[in-house]
Amino acid sequence: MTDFSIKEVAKLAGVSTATVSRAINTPDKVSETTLDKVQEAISKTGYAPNRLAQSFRRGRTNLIMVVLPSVGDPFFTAVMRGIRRVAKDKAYSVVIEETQGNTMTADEIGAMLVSNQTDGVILLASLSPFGTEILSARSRRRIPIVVGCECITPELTVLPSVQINNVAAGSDATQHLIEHGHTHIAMISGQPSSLLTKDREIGYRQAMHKAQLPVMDGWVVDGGLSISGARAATKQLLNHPNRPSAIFCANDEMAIGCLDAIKSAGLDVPQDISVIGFDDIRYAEVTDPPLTTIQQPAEHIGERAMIGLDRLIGATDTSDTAHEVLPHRLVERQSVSRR
Amino acid sequence: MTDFSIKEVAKLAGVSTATVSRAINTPDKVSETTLDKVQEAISKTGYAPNRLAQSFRRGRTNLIMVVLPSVGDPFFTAVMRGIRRVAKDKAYSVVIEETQGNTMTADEIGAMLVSNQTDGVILLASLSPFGTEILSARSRRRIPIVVGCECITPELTVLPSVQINNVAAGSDATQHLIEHGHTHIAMISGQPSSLLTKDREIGYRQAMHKAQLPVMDGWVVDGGLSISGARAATKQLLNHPNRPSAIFCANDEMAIGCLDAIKSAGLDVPQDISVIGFDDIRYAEVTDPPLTTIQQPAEHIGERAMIGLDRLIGATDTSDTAHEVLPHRLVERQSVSRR
DNA sequence: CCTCATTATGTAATCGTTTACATTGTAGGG
DNA sequence: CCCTACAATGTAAACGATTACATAATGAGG
Repeated sequence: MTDFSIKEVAKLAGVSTATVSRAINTPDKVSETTLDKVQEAISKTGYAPNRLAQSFRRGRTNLIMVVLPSVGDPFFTAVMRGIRRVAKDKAYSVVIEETQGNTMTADEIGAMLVSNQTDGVILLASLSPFGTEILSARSRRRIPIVVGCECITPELTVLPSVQINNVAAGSDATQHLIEHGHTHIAMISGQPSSLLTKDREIGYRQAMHKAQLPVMDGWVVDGGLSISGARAATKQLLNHPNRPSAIFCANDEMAIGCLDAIKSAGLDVPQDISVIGFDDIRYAEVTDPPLTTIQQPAEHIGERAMIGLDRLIGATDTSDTAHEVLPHRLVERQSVSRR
Repeated sequence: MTDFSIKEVAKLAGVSTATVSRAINTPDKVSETTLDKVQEAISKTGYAPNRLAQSFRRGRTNLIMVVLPSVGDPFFTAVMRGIRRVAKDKAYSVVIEETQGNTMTADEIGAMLVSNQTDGVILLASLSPFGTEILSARSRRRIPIVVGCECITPELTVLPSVQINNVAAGSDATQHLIEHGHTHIAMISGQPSSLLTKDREIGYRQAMHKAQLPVMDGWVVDGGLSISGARAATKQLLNHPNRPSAIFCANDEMAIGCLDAIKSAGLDVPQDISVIGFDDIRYAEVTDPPLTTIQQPAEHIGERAMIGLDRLIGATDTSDTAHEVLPHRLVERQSVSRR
């Protein structure tokens, strides 16, 4: 009925609280007989240690925070799966904070970090404007932070990270279109604040440049990382005086909107327009047509990030700044055709 | 650099720790002048209260847990958005636990609940086998629990809940197909453990019965709540000696797999086979063809559940057992045709 | 039988905040 | 000018677990 504390258990077992604590945490330091008594008292009371007290005393919550743009995006869902797998293994719980939709201000993030509710943080979102805030918070409390998927700002390369090479991947996607004979290639990118799509955009421009193809004005449009945003962006591209014959979308979510807008305009993919996406979310193989895209090892990114964070939490110095780069790969389906 | 505690601040401000605490939590009980002194000391040190200590002392974490099958499902993502909105408003953080993929055992759930790391729980998943476990945990620690989307077991109607009427909704979906002249109507359901899909199945059977239509052996198949599972299920249905002309999928995720399998078989939706889904996830309008489906007020469910939970947490008695039923509605797109 | 090492247990301090209670100071009413 | 009420502050006891240190008990070696 009521809550039991270690004291009640101790009294019931006829030992001190210290012994109960030891029986639970370091059983080998307790004699067989007392262990039995304590065990019995525990099961009789249904006692469970008060985690709040434990956390307080030990200075650890076994809680980590992950900051990401939107949990709705299947790509992040996949990353989260990787994070969770190792988190569970190492007995962490995970709290998620979303940045999209203005839900967190710089102050709030800083406050959360500083007030050490969590043992560490995995950043999967662009926080460029908050860069300094975060770093100062980190230095104040020595908060373990790992960056995944996105280098926050150039200054923040101080933080260890796990990601693919977005520039190279963007270049690969573009290259694939070029190899299929396309010369009029447009791109639907993300908001300027989304650094990782900007990196992909750089890769796109590099590939175009290398192939001596022009990037016309109005060929790079902001799709806002959403289906509806990409739909609007696609409409713009279709009305462009130099209409592209291929579109590189900075993520699959936007590619879905792009496919939809092209079909709505009465055009065919890939006959009239080729589309290539990015991420290889699980819906990519069931779009119409199935989407050619760049596959990121999403779960693996999550796993590595969490492993790195755990190491950081365990370590005494948090000055590790390893940058892990995982491989990406192009998966060909049916949304790109030869021109 | 180092961490400051309330003591340092107190010393710097020349007051007692009690006054500092009051200055922070109940400023109106502190004189202007001391308030200023404390403020200055705080900003000078960069002091932030230790949340662990606060939680411990106040017996509250301002953390809630939500248990759901899979964060990947866009429907739950939408529910989560609603939960988050009000959680943020009321200053809770949210930790998510997934049940799919065998990640949590009954013991683990019970342990988590009992060890009061969180102030309360929103259950969005079937936990039928764990019903008693949860209830006993709840009674031991008086853990506030709200059920959303799914009545766990009949016994658990003790808990307050927020959901739609799944039986009626399943019936409505089926009715819609019947009204379009279909008589051979099959259903792709979820695992037996998924009670909410079972409710929808009951609704389906009721509607068929009411229209005096037979439900042939093999017309109700388990799609495992996944795209791939639904693909396999659909193949079975297509090979059925009495091939259905319409399929009711217990959720949109499975409807996506179903559409894909039908197209792979060289058939057309809705010419050859009509498909209706359930949930109205955000991809439902960009499938090929756009999916007719039952819309659940997902965000609203989340909001109401979180509001209810907050009230429960604030309340002294947790015996509230209100059952809220929110409205669903059929949204017609293009995956159902007249027969 | 004594001594010393070793093991098992108890005692009590500690973590950082909050808060009941005690104390001091101040103002207003008589 | 005294008394009372109230506001502002301080003192110190919680909260529940962990753990350094002290103590007691046991066994081995001489």
